[in-house]
Amino acid sequence: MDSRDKALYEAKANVLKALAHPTRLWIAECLADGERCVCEFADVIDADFSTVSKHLAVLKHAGIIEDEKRGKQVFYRLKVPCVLSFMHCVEAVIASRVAAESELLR
Amino acid sequence: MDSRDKALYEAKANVLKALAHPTRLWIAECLADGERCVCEFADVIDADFSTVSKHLAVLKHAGIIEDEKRGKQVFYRLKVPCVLSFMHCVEAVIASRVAAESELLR
DNA sequence: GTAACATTTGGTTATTATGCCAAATATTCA
DNA sequence: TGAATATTTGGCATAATAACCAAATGTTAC
Repeated sequence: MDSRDKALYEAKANVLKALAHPTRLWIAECLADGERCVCEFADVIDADFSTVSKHLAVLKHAGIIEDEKRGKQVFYRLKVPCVLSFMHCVEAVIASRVAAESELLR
Repeated sequence: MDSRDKALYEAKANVLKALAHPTRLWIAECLADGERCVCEFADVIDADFSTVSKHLAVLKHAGIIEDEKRGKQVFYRLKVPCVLSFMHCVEAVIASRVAAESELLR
């Protein structure tokens, strides 16, 4: 593996890392339905505003979402919607794990 | 968001987290071509055997890969191959980021 | 049984991520 | 201008990860 490959795997892993947090994943899925104002998140997410803001920054820095300021509010939307296309597969992983566990308990 | 939803987002994030490391992502993509012996990884990955082993354990624990011992060797294979189906999208995220950056430099 | 081999596990340390608080910034409206 | 609102930033404490080394485990061959 040369250094170019290495850099590519690091870049890909970083995109995944941005999504690999419950709150950020929720945000991303939420944005799949359309853009949202930051204020709309804070109500649902049980965390400080600053925490939510930092999660948004991580997703933005990864290139997954983009923001637009309109008046006092900031709206976010998915920049690359396909990032969620594989979630049904992630759910399949979980389902397979659950199935294996219940098999053990049988 | 109730506690059941919360648990689901945590579970999904954990699957992503398992993939969100350059070495583990490389391993997963490598296994997409078919099963591999641990010994085959160690040659390519520039890291201690124990490090590789721990990465494999993370992927296994997440339910993404499974192992089988045959003789002295242990073989791993993808348990849920679709986990890599979205990698072209992750690459799209990177491409979009690169495009934006080169736009800035224009 | 002992040696050799393949892999995993335990322990330690360094790095990174997370979440809260307080303070800063930007925007609107009076 | 000054108050009110919306969001971000900086700082700090704590928790989670990652990598290495050494030691343990399991397997085959002598």
